[in-house]
Amino acid sequence: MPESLDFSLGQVNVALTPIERFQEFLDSRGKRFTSQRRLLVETVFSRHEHFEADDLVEELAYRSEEPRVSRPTVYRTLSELVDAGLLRKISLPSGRLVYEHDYGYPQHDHLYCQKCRKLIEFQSDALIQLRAALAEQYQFQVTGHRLIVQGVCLDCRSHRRKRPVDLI
Amino acid sequence: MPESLDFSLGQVNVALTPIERFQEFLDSRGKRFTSQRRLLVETVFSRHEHFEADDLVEELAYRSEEPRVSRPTVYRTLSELVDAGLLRKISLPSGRLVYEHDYGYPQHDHLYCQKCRKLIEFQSDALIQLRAALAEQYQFQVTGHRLIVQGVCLDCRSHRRKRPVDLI
DNA sequence: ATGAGTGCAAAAAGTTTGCACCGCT
DNA sequence: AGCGGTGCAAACTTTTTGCACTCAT
Repeated sequence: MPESLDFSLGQVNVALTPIERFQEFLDSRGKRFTSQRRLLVETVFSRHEHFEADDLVEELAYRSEEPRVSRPTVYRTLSELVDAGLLRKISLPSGRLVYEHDYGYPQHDHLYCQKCRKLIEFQSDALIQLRAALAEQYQFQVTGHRLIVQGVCLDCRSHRRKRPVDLI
Repeated sequence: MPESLDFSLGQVNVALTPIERFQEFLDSRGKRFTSQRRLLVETVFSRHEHFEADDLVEELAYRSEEPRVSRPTVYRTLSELVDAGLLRKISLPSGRLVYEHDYGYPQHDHLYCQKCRKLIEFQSDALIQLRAALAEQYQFQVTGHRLIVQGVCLDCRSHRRKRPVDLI
C-alpha cells in the first residue's frame, strides 16, 4: 500500500501501517503473527476495492506459492481484522456481505448502483449532525451507522443498452 | 389488522388492505390467491414487529390446523410480498435479515440497539433532503435508501446489569 | 516445549430447486 | 383439462466447528 496515506485516527498511534497495526493488535491478545495472517493483511490492503470473503478464498487458498490460506482461516482472520478495527463489514441491499478498509480511512457512506453493483463513497457532515440529533432525542448512545443509498449511477443511466448487466 | 390504518401511498389505490393489495398483485400476474398465501399475509400483517423468514416457518409449518405453509412456500411467498411492495427486507448490522411492513407504512429508518437488538423506528426530513442533494451531486437516480444507526438504547443504558443480554 | 494456528472434513444455517402430485379456474 | 401451487427431499451457498497436526515464540 502507498506510504503516502495518512493514517490519522484520533488518539490512536497514527504512524502505523495496517500491517503494523494488526501486529500490535495480535500482540495485545497474545496471538501470533503467522505467515497466513501476514499474507492476508497484505493482500487486503494492497488495494482499496470492496471485496467478499469468497474473493479472498479464491485468491489465497489455491495459489501456487506458499503460504496458502485455507477457507476457515480466511474467515477467522477477516473477523480478527474487523475486531482490530482494520476492516469494516457492510451488507449490501442485495444481501451480499462485503468488506472495506476502515483503519486510517475516513468515515463515509455509499451510493449503491443496483444495475452494475458499483459502490460510490461519499461523506456527509449533515449525516453526522443527524446522528447527534437522534442521540439526543432518543437518549441513544450512538456507536456507528450505516447508510446505503440505492439507485442507478450515471454510467448506467447513459449507456443504458451498451453493456447489459444482470439484475439484482 | 386495524382498519383504522391509513394506507396512503401516492398514486396507488389507497383503499386496499394489505390482503386486498396482494390479491390485486397476484391477479395482475396471473397468480392464484391460495389458502397458504392468505394465511401468510394475514399472519404477517396481524402485527407490526420485524421478523425473519424462519420465524414464519416455525409458526406456519408445524401448526395443528390446516392450512400449513411449508418452508419453501414461506420463502417463495415472502419474495412475492416484497415484489408486491407489501414488505421490505432489511439487513441488520449483525447480518440478520428481517422483514417489515412497507405498504401503507411511512418511510422510516432505524436505531438498532446492539445490546438488546431492539429496532426503534424514526423519520427524518433531513435525510430526505440529503438524498436529494446526493442525487444532484452525483447525478445518481435514487430509488431508496437504508440507514441504520447502531448503539445502545436508553433501557440498556439504565438497567445495565439488571437483565444481562449477550453480545452481538 | 507448549499453546496458538492451520488445514481438512464435516456440520450448520439459511435459502433455493426439481419434481410429482394437488387443486383452482 | 390445464396451468399454477405446494410439499418433500435434496441441492446449494456461505460460514463455522472439531480435531489432529504444525509452527511461532
